[in-house]
Amino acid sequence: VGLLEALSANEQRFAARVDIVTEGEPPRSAFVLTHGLACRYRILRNGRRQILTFVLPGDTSDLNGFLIRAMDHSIGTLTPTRIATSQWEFVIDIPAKYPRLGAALWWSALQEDAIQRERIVALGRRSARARVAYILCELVWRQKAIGLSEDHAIRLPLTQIDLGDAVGLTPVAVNRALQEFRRNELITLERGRLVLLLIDRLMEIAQLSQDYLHLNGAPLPIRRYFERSGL
Amino acid sequence: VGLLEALSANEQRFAARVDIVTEGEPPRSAFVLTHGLACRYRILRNGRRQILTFVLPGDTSDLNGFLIRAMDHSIGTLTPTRIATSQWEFVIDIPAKYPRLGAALWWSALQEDAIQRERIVALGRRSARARVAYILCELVWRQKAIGLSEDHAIRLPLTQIDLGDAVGLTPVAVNRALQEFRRNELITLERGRLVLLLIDRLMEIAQLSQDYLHLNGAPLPIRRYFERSGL
DNA sequence: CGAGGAATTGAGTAGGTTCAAGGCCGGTGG
DNA sequence: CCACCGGCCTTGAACCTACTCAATTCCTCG
Repeated sequence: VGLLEALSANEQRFAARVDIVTEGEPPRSAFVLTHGLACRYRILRNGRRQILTFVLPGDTSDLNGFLIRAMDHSIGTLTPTRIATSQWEFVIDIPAKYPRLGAALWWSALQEDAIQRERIVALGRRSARARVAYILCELVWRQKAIGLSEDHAIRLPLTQIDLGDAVGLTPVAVNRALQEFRRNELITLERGRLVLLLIDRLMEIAQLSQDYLHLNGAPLPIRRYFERSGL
Repeated sequence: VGLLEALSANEQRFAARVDIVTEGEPPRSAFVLTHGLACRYRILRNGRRQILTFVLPGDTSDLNGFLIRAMDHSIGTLTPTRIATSQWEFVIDIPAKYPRLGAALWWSALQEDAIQRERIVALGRRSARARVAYILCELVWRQKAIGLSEDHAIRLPLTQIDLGDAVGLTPVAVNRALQEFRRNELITLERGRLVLLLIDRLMEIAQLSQDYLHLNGAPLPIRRYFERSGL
């Protein structure tokens, strides 16, 4: 639609385990992640890390960065990643010029909010097992939503350390939870491939409601808007 | 500005400890909280509660509710509260018709995001003491930002249960942290009045950075937009 | 084939939960 | 005006989950 060319023109590539944006610096531009996997995270003084959210293809970032002086967290890649950057002047006009895309972005922001709320609940009130089950469900769910997975199998290029940093656990606790899930044949996880064998059971453990991401009634995922023109 | 009359016209009052919006139901309308204190929360199956965020005067809610089928959390009052409701059709036009107010809302959304991130970090990686120190700082900070407090003293109409539900602790753990702060003369807290005696020390315990809410360089708080016309 | 990070497992510890009891305070009704 | 009542605060003690420390094995990559 013209928009998409503008975006894909400015595509940047990043290696795995590299920072896209660094805490303390002013954000450089808005972007959409088009390929790969990244995460927003923060490093604490004692060296510990907390992963705030995962950034999947189709997710946008810093759309409103022009309002901010300095990032309060970093964004780093987990796998080789591509992003399409775009000027803020451009972003600001989106709702007016491309109402459908604007609505999709609006929606997307809503969904991210919902994810963050769920994370708060998980970290605040759930056991280690529940947290691990939860994060696995989230990842699978989101990948399915953007068409990166049929059935309930996904690529999981995360270490147990990463998973722990996402849900506030040590790798040891994550490992024990995973082992338990394997023993009970709830999941399979080998060489970066995760399969949820008994999702219902896992969601019960995670105490997730069926529709926690408001996925029902969602407009087309943003990614589709790009795919349509072959990006 | 015309806008404000429209809003204040629809003011609703709520008693303390009452739900404004209930999980599972579709949101009714957008609103701004004008007086009082509320919180977004969720009740889990085991009966536990997690408070997601506190809603202070000037905070908005459900601006985009028209996109959602059912709320994934409730909003309840903590003190007697007043809200100014408004139709979504109206909200949608704000950025176009009232750009300055639109910018303020945009900003406000950013800030809420920052608060949520901070919460995630606190719940994921910090000790009980740090979490309690953190939530006290947040509350004081935010009240100061909207002009509800000079110095570092605020009204704190929350029980220790509420505080615990906000930071994922039991009331017992909250109590012990508070006692310790009192012993060390970091705070004073009696009959709903909280005073932070040594903020620097508390922020250090909470591991908060000086500028965690991006309060530097913020445009006028939203509340000011209302106050200007005497709401 | 060697090296380094990740996964796995065990043992001991600690921070927070759970359970429980007593005191305080504010609100209500007589 | 005062007594009663219920919820909150406070504190102690036992328990438990997840952390810490550590050693071994496994994978993957160069």
